[in-house]
Amino acid sequence: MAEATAPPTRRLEILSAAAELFARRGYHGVSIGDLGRAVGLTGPALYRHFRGKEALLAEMLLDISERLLTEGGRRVEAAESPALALDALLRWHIDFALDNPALITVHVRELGNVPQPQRREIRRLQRAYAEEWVKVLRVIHPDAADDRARSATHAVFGLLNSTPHSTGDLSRDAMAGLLHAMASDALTGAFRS
Amino acid sequence: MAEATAPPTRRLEILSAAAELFARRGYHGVSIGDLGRAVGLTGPALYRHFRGKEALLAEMLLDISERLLTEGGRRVEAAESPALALDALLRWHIDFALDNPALITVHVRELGNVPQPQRREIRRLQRAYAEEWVKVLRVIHPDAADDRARSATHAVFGLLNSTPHSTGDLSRDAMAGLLHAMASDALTGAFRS
DNA sequence: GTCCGATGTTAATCAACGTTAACAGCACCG
DNA sequence: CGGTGCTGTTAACGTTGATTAACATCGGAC
Repeated sequence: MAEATAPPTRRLEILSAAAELFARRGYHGVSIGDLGRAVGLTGPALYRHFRGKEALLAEMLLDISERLLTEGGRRVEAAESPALALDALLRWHIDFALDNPALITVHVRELGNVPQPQRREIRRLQRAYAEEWVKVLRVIHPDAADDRARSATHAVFGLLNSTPHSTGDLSRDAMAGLLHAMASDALTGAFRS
Repeated sequence: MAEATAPPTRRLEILSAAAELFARRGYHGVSIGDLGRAVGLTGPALYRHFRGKEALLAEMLLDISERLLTEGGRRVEAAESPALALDALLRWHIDFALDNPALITVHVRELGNVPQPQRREIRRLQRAYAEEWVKVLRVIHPDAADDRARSATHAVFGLLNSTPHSTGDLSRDAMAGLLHAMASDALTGAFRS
């Protein structure tokens, strides 16, 4: 019974619904039953697609981390100057955050609920992504300390990732422009002697 | 039995331990038993001090919101110019975040777990605190749109509240200076035509 | 046409957790 | 002293929730 044909997008459909629910109510605030219901199934049906709830979360965070890192790296390599590389990182992160607010929220909040084998891998990817930023910043500001560049990077992440909590007052483009301006200026401020 | 005399600080002791645990593992990731153990008691003992787990969280968030708002308001009133008022808000928020990283984390993440009568009150206080910032920004930048000031404020909160995730590379003072510089510049960038 | 793997369903299992009950010691007040 | 709150403890209760078992359907390969 159920749907005529189960499309191969079922996994993605579940992941997408899960992201939305996890962002809104938190990982532990969402049951397997809720998750199933969100895609028109019963709870246990999810075990046909994922090993369990933790595995689902792990896959979600892993995917986000990989997307951030690989696309970020790609854009840095394609940039023609360090300043443009930084700009590319900024635009990439802003676009991602504005297009996937739920993913960003989960990515920031729920790492602690991923079990250990995969948790480390996700952290590794997150760190590598941050290092992408640090690397560019260090070229632009050669005599700045590493610590400072790293802390500044995390602060900018905090600024950019705050989008989901800003209850959409501005249009998407206005918000993108605002975030870009603020983050750019924050980064120059971070390295003013 | 137990302690010779139960000091009246017991409630505060519990709240403090709870903040630490909630920040690290999330509200649902901490059991009543964990909470008790953290202060050398068993789980059910907590019911001598709080109505329940939700009430404990509610009290914690209520206290944070009130402290942010009243002290923020106080400093704005004491300031001799709008620019100094903004500076005072910045310093106040930075000090609070650096001195209470766990509280900031919980304040940002766990509002959704507070039951409805008190949830609304906390939101009201949070909004009022944000409006304190918006009000000052609107004096400094009279022809900026309200929306923009509000979004900029939330973005700066995101920047400042990111401290807990920045794994203490810098000293407290260096971090305070960095955050101040970045937030200041971000705010001027937010209103550049 | 039949068989099989993929995808669901409902019913059962098992652990964890919030909360309440019943009971005990201690300090302090008359 | 004798009680009376206050603050603990352990044991019991009831719910919720993740996971698994047993069973059904359907579409496509042969």
